[in-house]
Formats: sequence, C-alpha cells, structure tokens
Amino acid sequence: MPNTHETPLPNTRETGPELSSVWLRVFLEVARHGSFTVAARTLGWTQSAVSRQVASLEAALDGGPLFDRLPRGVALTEAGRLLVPYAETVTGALRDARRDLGALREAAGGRLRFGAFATADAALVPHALALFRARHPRVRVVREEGFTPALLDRLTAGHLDLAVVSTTGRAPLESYELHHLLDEPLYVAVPAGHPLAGHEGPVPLGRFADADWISGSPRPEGTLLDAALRQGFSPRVAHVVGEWTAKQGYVAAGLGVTLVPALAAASVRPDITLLRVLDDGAPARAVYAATLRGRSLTPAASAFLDAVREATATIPA
Amino acid sequence: MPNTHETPLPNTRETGPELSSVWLRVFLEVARHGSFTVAARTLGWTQSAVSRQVASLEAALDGGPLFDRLPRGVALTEAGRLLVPYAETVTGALRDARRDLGALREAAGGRLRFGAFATADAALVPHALALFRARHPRVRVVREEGFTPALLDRLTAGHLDLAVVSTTGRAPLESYELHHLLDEPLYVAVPAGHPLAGHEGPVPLGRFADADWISGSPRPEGTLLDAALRQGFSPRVAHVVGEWTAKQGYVAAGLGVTLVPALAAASVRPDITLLRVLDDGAPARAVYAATLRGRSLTPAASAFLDAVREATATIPA
DNA sequence: GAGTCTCATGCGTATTCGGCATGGCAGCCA
DNA sequence: TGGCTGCCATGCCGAATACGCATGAGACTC
Repeated sequence: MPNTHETPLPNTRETGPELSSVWLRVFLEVARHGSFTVAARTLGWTQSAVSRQVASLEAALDGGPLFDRLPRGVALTEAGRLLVPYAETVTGALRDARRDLGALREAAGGRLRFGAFATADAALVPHALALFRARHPRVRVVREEGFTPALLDRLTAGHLDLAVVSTTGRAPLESYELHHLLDEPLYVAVPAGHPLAGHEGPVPLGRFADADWISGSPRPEGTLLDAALRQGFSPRVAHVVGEWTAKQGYVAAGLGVTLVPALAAASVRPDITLLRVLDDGAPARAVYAATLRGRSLTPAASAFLDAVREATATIPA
Repeated sequence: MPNTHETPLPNTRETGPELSSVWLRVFLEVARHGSFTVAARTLGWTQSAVSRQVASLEAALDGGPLFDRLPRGVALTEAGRLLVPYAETVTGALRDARRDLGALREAAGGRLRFGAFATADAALVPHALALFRARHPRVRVVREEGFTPALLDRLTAGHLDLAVVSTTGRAPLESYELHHLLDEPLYVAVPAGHPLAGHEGPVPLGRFADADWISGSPRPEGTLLDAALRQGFSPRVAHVVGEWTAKQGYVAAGLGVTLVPALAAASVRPDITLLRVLDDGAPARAVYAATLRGRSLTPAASAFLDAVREATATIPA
C-alpha cells in the first residue's frame, strides 16, 4: 500500500491493482479445462481457492466476469477470450526468463567477455580457455588482447567481464577487484654464447648493469626494467623493440639482453638462453585476474576465473 | 499452498515460485533509476519496501542477485540485464490487456455479431444499428440475415452474440435468453379493390376463412397462418410464394390475400390495402432478441440490445 | 573523523490467501 | 415430480505475506 507522505510523480500513471502471476496461470488452466474443479485438481489446489483466484483476477482487471458460470463448468466470456493471449504471453515470458536465468546460473548459457595481455595468451589463457570450453560449451566467449591499461579501461566501460592483467611496477589498479594468479619470476635472455649462459642458479640483476638492453620502451619506468631501478642501476637501453619475436632476434644477434617474464619463458628460440633472476625482495611482476570492484561476477566469469587458477598451477613457477 | 491430498498430474511441470507483477514493475523502476531509494519515491513506497520487493524477486527467480549493491545506488548484474526485456514483456502485456479490456467494457472496441430475420431488417434493425454505430463507432459489427431457426443455430454455435428472432407459433426457443421486443399485430393484405378494403377497424380473421391465401408454405403450421388455425378454420393456400415482393404481386393481382406482420407494414406497395387483424387472444407473433442462456452479454451486445429496444419504440405498434 | 547517503533488517500491524465446511443453484434420473 | 449429484460461491479461521517505521551497517566525502 503506497504511503501518503510522498506525492506521486506525474509519471506514476495509474495501472490499476497489481496482478499475481498465479492468477493468470490459474486463469489459463481454468480456461483450458472449462472447470474450476478440474483446474483445481490439476493445480493441486482446492476448488474454493481457484474460485477466489478467478474472482480476484476479475476484480483486479475490472473488466467484468472472465467466465460465465454454467451449470456444468464455466465458459470464457468475451473478456476472458481477450485475456487468454495476454495471459499466455505473460506466463510464457516468465517461463523463458526462468529458463535463461537457470542457464546463466549453471553457466550453460550467456556470454563471457575477457581480455588478456600478450604473454598471458602464450600459455596461461589458452590452457584456461580449453578447460572452460570443455566445461561450459554453451557459453559464448568473446576474447580481447591488449595491454593492461587498455584492458582495465575496457573493464570499466563494461565491455569486459574479466581481464588478465599484470602489475609492471606501480599501476593504477585501484577500484578493481584483483584476484592474484601468480608472481612471475624474471629471466634475462642472453644469446647462447654469452659468458653467463652456462651459469647455474639465479643471477643477481646487477651483473647486467653494464649490458646493452633491449626493451619495448626507452625509459625503464613502468616496464619490467623497473626491477633494474630497484637494484640500483639505470639500464642502458640500446634498442627499443616492441614485438617479442623481434626482441628475440636482437638478443640472438648479440645486440643486447632483455628481461623475459616467466609466462613467455616457454616460447623462446633455442639460440637464446634464459637466466633466472635472483628474486631478492618483492616479486618483479604479479599477474591478476581483474574484475570491477563491487560487481558480482557472472557464473561464467567465475568459472573462467577458476579455470585460470587451475591453469596457473600448470605454469612452472 | 498446494494441498497434499491430490496427486499433481504429470503436466504440472515445475515452474518455481510464483512471481508478483509488482515485483517486476519495481524491478524495472529500480533498473531505470539505478537506485532503490529513487525508485521507491517514484512508486510512492518506502525504500525498505522496494528493498524487500527486489529481495523477494531475487529469491523467487533463484538466479542470484539482480543488482550489485554499490555505495551509491545499485547496478544491474548480468542476470538483471537478462531479466529486463522479459519484465518489460510482462508489464507491457498486462498494460495492453488492461487497455483492451477497458475498451471492451466501454464498448469502445471489440466486435458485435448479430443476426436478424428479414422483416426485422426492414426498419427495426437499421434504426437500432444507426443508434448503435453513432454511440459505439469503434465496435466492429458483423451482421447476418436468416430465418429464426438458422439464426438460433448460429447463436448456439457461438458465431453470433445476439439474434433478432420471432416466434411463429411454437418455436424451439428454450435454452435461449429471450429479451422481448414487441408483439407484432398482424395485417391481412388485400388488393386495393377488395370488398373489405375500406373497412374501418380490426377485422376478425374468420372473415377470410373462404379466401384464397398466399403463403410461404403449403401448410399453415409454424407460419403466420397459425393464427387461422387458432381461429378455427383451415386456410386454403392457393399459391406458395416465398419472396415478400413476389407475394405482394400475387395479392395485387387479386390471386389471394396474405398475412403481413407489422414490421413489414411500412413496405407494402400502394395498390395493396392492409387490414388490421382483430387481436383476440395471444399476440400473433412476438419478436425477441435472443442470446445464449447463462452467457453474459458483451458490453457491445448489451448496448445493441438497448438500441434495438429504443428503435422498437419508433415502430408503430 | 564526523556527516551523509546508500541499502538491509528487526518489529509490529494489517491484509491476503490458503483449506475446510457449507450453501445455493441447476440438471439428471428414477 | 422429487431426490441426487455436480458445480461454483462464501463465511470462517489460521498462517503467511507485505507494508511502514525505526534502526543498523558500510562506504564515500569534506
């Protein structure tokens, strides 16, 4: 019952008393059988209940009787005949809504939109996606590639449900829900003939303070080379190369060394040697599955997150 | 709550808890405004009521939360987004049903299907129809012509809402609701030169016991000539003529006389004289608007019945 | 850190909604 | 023709529901 303290706004158009979907289902059942008693039996109720349901519906619609009460059962009036298709529309829509929501809940429908940065796509994401598709084949999957900032923007704009991102030093990762996946050890990629190529065990990054570096950016800040800054030296970037494949070519040619995150370790060419960087302190790079803070995950996104976590276990730490 | 005495039939498929249309309207309002509080104000309720409505809907649908509760308002979840079009379908169907029922109730829509026998179509029905169309221009009218028995069959079969019929003596008018319209006096049609043509006042039917009769049927039973039987003589049917216009030709030619019901009195040719039959006893012929017994009239049919009654008043008794 | 804005929830009351039992009406059959 | 039967309507009562009110909890803002 509306309170009387608030003045209804003009757009509160009068729509009459509210209806219950029960009434309409009962109405259709009565219309189908032409009898309150039979409809009651079918619905598992008593005749009196059905009688009241119909009476309530008739009163709520205020369109006169929906049935003529005959000595043997009832028959639809013109008003009743008019109502039938609408009632079917309503009950049908409710049934379909339930069906779709059920599919969504079981991740047997709906969609999953996620993005990932490039090296995550090398092994982590494919593994996770394979797991997910096997478990939830009915979910439509939309995948995007991009760098962490762009992916987060897509997330904020509501175009993604989940993004696999990495922290490269300081990152504006506030207002996101971060599901930690793994901390990537760093490797230094050196040509096969490099003096340290045969070195056993982790190598302190300081050993490369004087090396020529291949990097995707002329400045180390915000990239993997942040780690060098934390080690107290400013790396000399000899060549700015963006593409991972191209970078490998530069390294193999002896033009410099570069940092490789663990996720990309499995995809280096054979004439390059990876040296594990000694991890003394905060991990160089953390990988997260990011979602919007405060927003609930779709069942599909939740299942994909599980799959990513499982896939993480298969990645060598 | 279903009782436990009756075993649900197999076709009682599980559809989950029932929904209230209120919940869906509230849901849409909340979705539109992104806020329980604002939606509550719009709907003229309190915030707590809206909160409960949404909670009830979420529980009934069992598809997880429909909204993410944010520090400032709420936002649809995927499940909520999925529900929106269905909720709009439901509320739209209910709104349309109300609109159509309202139009039906006001006889501002819907249809009227009626039939009438031929002489009623001479003046009574056209007058009534003119009145009705002026008052209810939006009602689609379907008209039929036919003899009383055929019209009643059409009524029984559900093809007509109302039939203007006449009793010609004994008629199988049971199981119909008869709305008496008028009792037609009878006239005897004689050629202008007939000895009684100048007679003043009603004439006893017995005066025509020896006359040649023009009738639509060789036997008087069940026709207007029933009246002759009631007067104690068996009329000699000299010519069997069905069409009213043709009948007039036979009478004008002096081949016989015929009975004319009052409704046709206005449409006789000028070289025929009508003599009022002395009405001593039961009226010769009653005209009714018949509807199905026990069935409620549509508002349009009811309005048409009123119009016929009014039109009746304009017919000379 | 106080203030503010949001939604959630405990409580009390009024309404609604079942089932049950009964009544009324009309057709059927002996 | 009168009892019987089948069907819908309704008074009654207990239980569930739904509202408003008041208050609590959480998070952002200044």
